[in-house]
Amino acid sequence: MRDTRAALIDAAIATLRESGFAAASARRIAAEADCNQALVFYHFGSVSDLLMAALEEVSGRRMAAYRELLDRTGTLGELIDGARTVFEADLDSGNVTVLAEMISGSHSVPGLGERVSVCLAPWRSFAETAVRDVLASSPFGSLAPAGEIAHGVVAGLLGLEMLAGLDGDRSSALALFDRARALADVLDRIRPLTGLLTLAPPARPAPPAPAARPGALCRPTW
Amino acid sequence: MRDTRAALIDAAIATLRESGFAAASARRIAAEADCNQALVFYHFGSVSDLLMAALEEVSGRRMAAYRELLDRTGTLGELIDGARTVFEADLDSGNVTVLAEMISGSHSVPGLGERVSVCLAPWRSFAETAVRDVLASSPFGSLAPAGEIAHGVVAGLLGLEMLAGLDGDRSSALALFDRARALADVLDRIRPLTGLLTLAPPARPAPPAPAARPGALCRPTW
DNA sequence: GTCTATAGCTGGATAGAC
DNA sequence: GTCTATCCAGCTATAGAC
Repeated sequence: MRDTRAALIDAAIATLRESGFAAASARRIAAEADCNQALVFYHFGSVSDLLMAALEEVSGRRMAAYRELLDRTGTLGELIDGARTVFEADLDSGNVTVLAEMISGSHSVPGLGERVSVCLAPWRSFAETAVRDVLASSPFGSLAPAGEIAHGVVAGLLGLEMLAGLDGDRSSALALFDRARALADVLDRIRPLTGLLTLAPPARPAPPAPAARPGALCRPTW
Repeated sequence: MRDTRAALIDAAIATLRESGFAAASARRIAAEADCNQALVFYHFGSVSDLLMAALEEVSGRRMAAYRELLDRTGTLGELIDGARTVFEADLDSGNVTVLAEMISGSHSVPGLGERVSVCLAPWRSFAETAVRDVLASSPFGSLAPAGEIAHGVVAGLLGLEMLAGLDGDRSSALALFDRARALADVLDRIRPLTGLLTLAPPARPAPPAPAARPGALCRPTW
């Protein structure tokens, strides 16, 4: 029955979100889904496979929702507003908690890391598209390739959500979004200065530089 | 014996780093430390308490190493170089992996979240000090309070390290640091334009704004 | 497709010898 | 402080009735 599969996936998502990877056992998930423990293995083969299915489901839900947002981002400021909306919605729904649990949980199950990594690709390419759109219509396109910035955006959202999930305080993160919004408004206003902002592209700029005590910065003792 | 305590803490760190929270059982840690499983409970009372001791140990090691770095950060560029050094050293040592495992693992153990949160405070205040030093000697001090930026820095490092740990690719993150370094060099050069960059401080700037379809951005359907 | 029952294992935690 | 031995709970996974 298709209902049972779906119920198990929903229960897996709920369990990952509320109790974490370490507590996401077949028994606990089945209880959450009000069905028998053996059905986990009948429908998915193993607990890990069920958890991966849950992650893919979450990934799909996010993609659908994000694509709506993508249509609306024109300026840098709008992109940041979009990111803020995404951030809050993800916190409410627990989607990123599920991702974070799977990322760190994948250290405990051989081979799971690669599968999670594959599942993350659409999120990155979504962010990349959004960033590229904004860069194209702004004078800051030369700052960095969209792929690099997108990696930073995904990492930043992940980190912010983990911290917010830890102590329940989302205001620190929201304040950052508001600052970024204000900064973006300024940047959108100083386009004429573009020439100043063309940077030499890749490659490490210089050796560790201000070597007062040479080598001291290179290999710390921890 | 003090040696056993230390050995167990080291083994707990190694286990968290290599096999994750879900696999960090008393038996496995004791095996890693070449000692008896019952000693975990004799010395620490419970597995969670041992894991917390491990996190505190890691936290302490990082503080010591970071404080050295702090003495050397003067300009924005130097701060970013410092962050880059920290990032690589943490990846090599696995320190942030331990933190990430404990953050997500804390969802599985009642009360653990608060303890991890407390343990995170020094990291944030370290970042805040570093940021404040740089802001004070730059024209961008008015962009945002150091505490807000520090929160973003900690979140960014956490997210970047989780992604790097997932697929073993640290080059995406390093490229970002190099971009940031180049940007910082430019910013250090355009101090005269300071006036342009004074922003209205707190408070959300405006309602969701470009409401082509009003309300569509506010409550996505996932 | 769903259930019960169970094998076989690993987990946290304790008691008690040394 | 360290070890052995042990209790019992919970886990994955499978076999087999329905």
